[in-house]
Amino acid sequence: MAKQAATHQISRVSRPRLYEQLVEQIMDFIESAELGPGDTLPAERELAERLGVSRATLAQALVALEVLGVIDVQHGTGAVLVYRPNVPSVIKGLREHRSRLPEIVEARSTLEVKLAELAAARRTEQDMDAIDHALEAMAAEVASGERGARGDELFHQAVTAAAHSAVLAQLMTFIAGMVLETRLESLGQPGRPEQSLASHRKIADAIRSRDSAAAAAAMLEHIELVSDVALLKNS
Amino acid sequence: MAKQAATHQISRVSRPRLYEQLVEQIMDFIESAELGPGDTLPAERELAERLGVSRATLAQALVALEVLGVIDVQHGTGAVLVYRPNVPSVIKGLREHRSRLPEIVEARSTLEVKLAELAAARRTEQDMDAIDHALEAMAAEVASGERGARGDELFHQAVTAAAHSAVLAQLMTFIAGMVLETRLESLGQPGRPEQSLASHRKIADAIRSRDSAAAAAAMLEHIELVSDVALLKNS
DNA sequence: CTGGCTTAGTGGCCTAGCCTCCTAGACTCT
DNA sequence: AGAGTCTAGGAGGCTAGGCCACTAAGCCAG
Repeated sequence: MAKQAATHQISRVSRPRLYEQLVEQIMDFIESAELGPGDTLPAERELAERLGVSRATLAQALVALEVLGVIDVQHGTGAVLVYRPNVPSVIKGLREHRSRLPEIVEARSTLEVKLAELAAARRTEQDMDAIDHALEAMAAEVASGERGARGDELFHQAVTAAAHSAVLAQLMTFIAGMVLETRLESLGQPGRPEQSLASHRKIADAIRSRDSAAAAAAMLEHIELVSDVALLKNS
Repeated sequence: MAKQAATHQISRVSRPRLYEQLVEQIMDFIESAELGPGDTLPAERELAERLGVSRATLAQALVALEVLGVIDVQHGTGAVLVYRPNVPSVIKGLREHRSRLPEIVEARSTLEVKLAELAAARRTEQDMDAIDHALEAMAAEVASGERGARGDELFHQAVTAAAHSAVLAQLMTFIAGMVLETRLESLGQPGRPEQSLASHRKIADAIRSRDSAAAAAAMLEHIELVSDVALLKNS
């Protein structure tokens, strides 16, 4: 039936975990009780009872909060709030991957524009070859009616490599999974692969002529194209 | 009841928690067993026994790994490595490559400039309060002859929070440790704390007046100041 | 007042067990 | 055969209760 099956995979729907719920509840509690940095949460036993869960589960929630940097659990003393502003708002939304799309685009845009700029300045001939190779691969895919997803990914990897910044590259890797979703989705729309290929060429040309500003501009344009500008424009 | 106690910052040195140790061990295991994205960890019961801990404690470690984005625990299936290449090695790699100051500065600059820009556009009054509070804290530190490191960190955290982008915030967290080193180092030089405080004020003012471009420019200037421009220029 | 002791309260971790969920393979029906 | 259904076992989710280690505060002797 579904030839489009690939588009709807990933994203395991709902995996309700008690500790996640507890994290939210505890955050709400912190806010409503107007607890500030240095204050301590109620004792585990009491908190567990009040929330209607076992200590073991509460312990998981506390670990999560600790990893998130919200609290600092001290043996014999209790869980004290870490001195840091506005953490709750930062953490919210980490849960639902769905609603993160705009932010993902944002992060991707930030990183890739910088990468394109650096690539123009630092590329070697080998880097250029890799970029051209990716372009050819994508052109071949598009010509045969495919979405060109593989060539697309290759291209961005080649540009990332050409920027010669291990740290930025690692950050890209970090959000790679999320970016992939965005990319596949937009490439699926008719006409998009051709447009995308064209803007790839524009980026490549700017990098070829070592024009940092043009490369950055072209990349920005490209990302806005494939990401549905509406998502970015509302801010 | 100690009025001065607050300034001293507590910082309990050693708080050995079993789950933290387990996180390390599991990461090592993933690497040594050459597990990749999609592979699943051994069953909880087996893993617990092999590591010599109870399931409850192991569960805490798994929660931590999940929050860190390394694994995805699925009910009935197991803990599968997240679809994202080399997360363990990415994290490790970043820890080891601390010597790459220029690249770190580069990454920080990229992210924080964007964050400042977004903060100017999206800040709430609460965000602004947090930023101002951080400025005051830093001013107090500097006035008393300290480096102002805590206020500095607070400030950047407040700006990050004001940008309201969980994904970018996550990326900042990712490189936070390295950034901290950079920052502390430069703040140690005479005269720097005052300069740094001044440029913080400039950033804050731009954010206050919702001027994205000015905020971005001020942040860029600030980072170049505290990072010793020479580090950037040589490339 | 000082220092040591006691004690109550807190988190750390464990054992044991039952529940729900997922999946592969056996077992049907066509 | 092929396709749908059922089922057993293994996986994680969570609970209950218990013991130990640590911390802080109060007490008591010096």
